[in-house]
Amino acid sequence: MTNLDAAFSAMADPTRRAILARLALGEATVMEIAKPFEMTQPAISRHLKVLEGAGLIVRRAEGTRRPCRLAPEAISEIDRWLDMLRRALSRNYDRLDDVLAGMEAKK
Amino acid sequence: MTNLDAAFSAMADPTRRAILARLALGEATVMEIAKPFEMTQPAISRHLKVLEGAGLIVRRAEGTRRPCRLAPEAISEIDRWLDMLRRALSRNYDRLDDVLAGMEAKK
DNA sequence: ATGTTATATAACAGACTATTTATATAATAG
DNA sequence: CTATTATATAAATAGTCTGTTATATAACAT
Repeated sequence: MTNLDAAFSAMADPTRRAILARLALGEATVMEIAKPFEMTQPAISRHLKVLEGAGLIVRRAEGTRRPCRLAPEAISEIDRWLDMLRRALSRNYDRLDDVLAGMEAKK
Repeated sequence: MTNLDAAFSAMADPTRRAILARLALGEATVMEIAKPFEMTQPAISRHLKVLEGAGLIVRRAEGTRRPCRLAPEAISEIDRWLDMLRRALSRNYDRLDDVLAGMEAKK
């Protein structure tokens, strides 16, 4: 599994995106993260493991707590990939622009 | 399933990302897309269906062919979501900058 | 009409995922 | 030391994905 596989498939789950959104507000412990969800703690622990495995979050140990935060480099590889698509799309768009410009010119 | 669910999970598969990369070079028919893969045509057809369902590609009918291309609005929702994370990460980064600046100042 | 090409669909097997309950570990509080 | 709190792991289950083969449909060429 590449990092991209892991990162995209981690983000494909709404619970995990909600966790990321929560962490966007700042560090939180497993219990703090779990509270708003109608789901058991082990389920959340697993989601966190997936997010960590995908390099989207990092965790430190603080006594018995395990606070999580967004990983600094989280979305850089995803960004690079999406840039490729973005560029392709804007090339297509430019081409369309040319076509439209051509049509204008002919009028 | 939200669009984000569909889009991220579509992108989580390396075959599908390869298809998107191929389409970034321009429109292609199902057979053209399938050729480089060691996989049967029905498998590719399914991947295309997933990509279409996620709004990442569009198809038109041209006789018996079904040419595919990247959808113009493909990554906009994904972009909006990632922007949220990006902003959160850069806020954290700024905060770290402040901390480091503070440490400098004290010296 | 018939054979061929391009694509889609169906049925199935195997792998993977998300969740639950039950239990383990490990730090802390009393 | 014991009870409690925070978190992780395991086993079981249900559901979902990916791929295969076999088959259908639909346009095209002859």
